[in-house]
Amino acid sequence: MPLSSSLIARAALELGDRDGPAAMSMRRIAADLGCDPMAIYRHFPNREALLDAVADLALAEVAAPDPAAGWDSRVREILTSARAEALRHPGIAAHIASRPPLGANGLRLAASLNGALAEAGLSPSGVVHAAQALIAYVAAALAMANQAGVRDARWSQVSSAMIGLPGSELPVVGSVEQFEYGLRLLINGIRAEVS
Amino acid sequence: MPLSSSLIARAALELGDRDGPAAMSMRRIAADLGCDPMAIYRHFPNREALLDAVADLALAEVAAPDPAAGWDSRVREILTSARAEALRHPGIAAHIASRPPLGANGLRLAASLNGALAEAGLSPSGVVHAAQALIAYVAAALAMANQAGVRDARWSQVSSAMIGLPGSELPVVGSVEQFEYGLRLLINGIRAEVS
DNA sequence: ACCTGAACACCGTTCAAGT
DNA sequence: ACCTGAACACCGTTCAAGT
Repeated sequence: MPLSSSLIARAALELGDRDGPAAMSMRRIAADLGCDPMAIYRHFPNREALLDAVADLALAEVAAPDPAAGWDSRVREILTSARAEALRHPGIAAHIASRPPLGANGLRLAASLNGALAEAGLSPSGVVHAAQALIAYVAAALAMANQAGVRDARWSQVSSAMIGLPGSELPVVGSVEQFEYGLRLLINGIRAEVS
Repeated sequence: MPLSSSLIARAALELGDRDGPAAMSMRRIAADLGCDPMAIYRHFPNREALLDAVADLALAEVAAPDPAAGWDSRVREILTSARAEALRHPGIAAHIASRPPLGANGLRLAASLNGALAEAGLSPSGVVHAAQALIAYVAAALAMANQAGVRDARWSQVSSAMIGLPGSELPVVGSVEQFEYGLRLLINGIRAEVS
């Protein structure tokens, strides 16, 4: 079986799913494939390019939103699904967060998002601005969910000290609830923008 | 001059300002200080703890917002200033984005932000949710601004292809304008939440 | 007891040597 | 011409040896 870029990316994605982000090194991916590390460089110019491909692959199963739904629930669907898919792939989630992929799947999502925002009544440049704000927010929520184990402790301590809420009632940083709250704020904000 | 944790953090911040994030390794920081790399471990348990300290230091000069201003412009002031201060320190900006610091300065900012949000009329748990959404957004905007050189090309290509706008009129990813647009959406969203 | 630096177990990538 | 793997220039951190 000859190496190909999609075969490498696919193997790397699965390796990351199993062993986490620490496994996503050129050397370990090569070992997993049973090839020389340098063989990968025949298909990708460098590690970042490989990770970009893996990241885009991880978004392959993001569902297309119901076209009959309103623009706001379509936006919510796309972004919620993208977040969930990214979190299903722990090896590459951090990379998606730091560099939203613009491969075939990323482009499909961006087009879908732009369509919904245009339908909301935003101007063309408003669509671009709003899409970037939404993508930035999803990326950040992803980064937080990704290291939630570490951050929860820090943040609930801070929040409970400052707000006086019992820790158990605090939202988990990076939780779905927190994510959806911020998404609602942004969608409310877009609605205010066009009304 | 004996080593101390604040002396180390201060030197690391300046080194990063000069030589960028690649210079923020234990070995290079130690070389800059003229000490053994292991000497740093007598003051910080590991590299992440050192970077957390440096990150908090970078936020030292974020201005306290005018207390007479409305909650919305206070929120805007705090976050705009935090973003600007972080970007003034290229060595640590990416770390701030991935792990909003909770040292003395981070706590001061968080308290300030929470105060403004409480005044907006949010419930205690709404304050926590909204603060986290805002911090996540700033972190993401920071991450994008930080690698803007690379991303601009990717995104303007995509956006102009999909929206049909000339590339020159597109917002630069990670620009102040883009940042402020998203911030306005979130603040609009908060206003909608409490009305 | 304290401190140092050699050593360990890794990296991404270059490049010369082999086929 | 193609491919391999040794080598380069790094990492963060451990730990044994020195003072």
